[in-house]
Amino acid sequence: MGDANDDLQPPARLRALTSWQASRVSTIGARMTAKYMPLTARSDFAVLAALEEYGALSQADLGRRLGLDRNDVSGIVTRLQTGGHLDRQADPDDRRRNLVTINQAGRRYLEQIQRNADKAQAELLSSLDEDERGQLHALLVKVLEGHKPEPA
Amino acid sequence: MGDANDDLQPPARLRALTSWQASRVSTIGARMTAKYMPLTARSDFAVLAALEEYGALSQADLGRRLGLDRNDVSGIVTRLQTGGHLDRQADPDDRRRNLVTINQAGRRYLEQIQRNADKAQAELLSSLDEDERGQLHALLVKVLEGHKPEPA
DNA sequence: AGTGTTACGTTGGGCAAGCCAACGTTGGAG
DNA sequence: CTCCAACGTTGGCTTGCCCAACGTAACACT
Repeated sequence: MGDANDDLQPPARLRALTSWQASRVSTIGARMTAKYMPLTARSDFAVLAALEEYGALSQADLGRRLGLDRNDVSGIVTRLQTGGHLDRQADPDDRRRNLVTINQAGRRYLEQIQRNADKAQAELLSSLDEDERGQLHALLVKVLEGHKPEPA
Repeated sequence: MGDANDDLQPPARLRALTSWQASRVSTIGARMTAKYMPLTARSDFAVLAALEEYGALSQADLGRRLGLDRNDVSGIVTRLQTGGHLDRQADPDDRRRNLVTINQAGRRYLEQIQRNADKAQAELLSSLDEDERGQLHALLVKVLEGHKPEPA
């Protein structure tokens, strides 16, 4: 009978913090994600999506686009290269740079992650209707526009 | 002239993921927070706010309210106890439980964190007006209502 | 020319958060 | 009395974010 006891609310001071709410939404999103794929697929997705949309990029540019540190980009790109999802070559015009390019296997992998991410997203936002999802998206975009995408 | 070059946008696939947006907002919030206090103050704030609003709680109840694992609660409570911000005693009615209570120093500490959190919050949401902040808050609440606050 | 500055990629490490597994203790239900 | 569930604790793993240092390469300056 009474399983209606599950109404434990977080304290009001916490509920009032947008930063805490965002963090909560983020980790719940991570949980949904983990149901469909390993968590590392999230960084893979970010990098591959950038390469697919913008073409060949240096690792530093990748970091700037995605808000990631250079060292973290280095690790992700190495993982993706090991998995055969992208190509890395020295830039002939500037030999300091690594030109990173997505390849065919990478595109397939990207589409696969996209499908799983869509499923996770649907679960995360299940309590919102279409209009509300759009509003939430627009508001988050606006918050992020107020801050440089840079790492640190 | 053109310093307008700072318009590096993240890829559309990423911008479309609410989970990624929330994560981004969360870490930017963490950066704002770090300008005013050590990051650990965030967990302190959560625990103290719960104790202040709901009175004496067991650590397990704290975890359920806040969406934290028991082991993490254990560490936070120990830290707060060491700092003299709360009292921990065995529950006489159920000696498995630790009854945790906020004390006077804890309340002062809580108010101090609250002030800093408000400053960080203002910076985080600087690009939204009052109406928009309210809408964003309401939408995030609605998303979270669709998911149990429990840890995992 | 040579010099200094800057950007790049790499490595290593620290820290916070979330999660899982195990243990001993205690309470309650059968 | 026995079995099961909840509690608190410890230890460990992973991701994400961040800082510092190194060697290489491009660039500016004089």
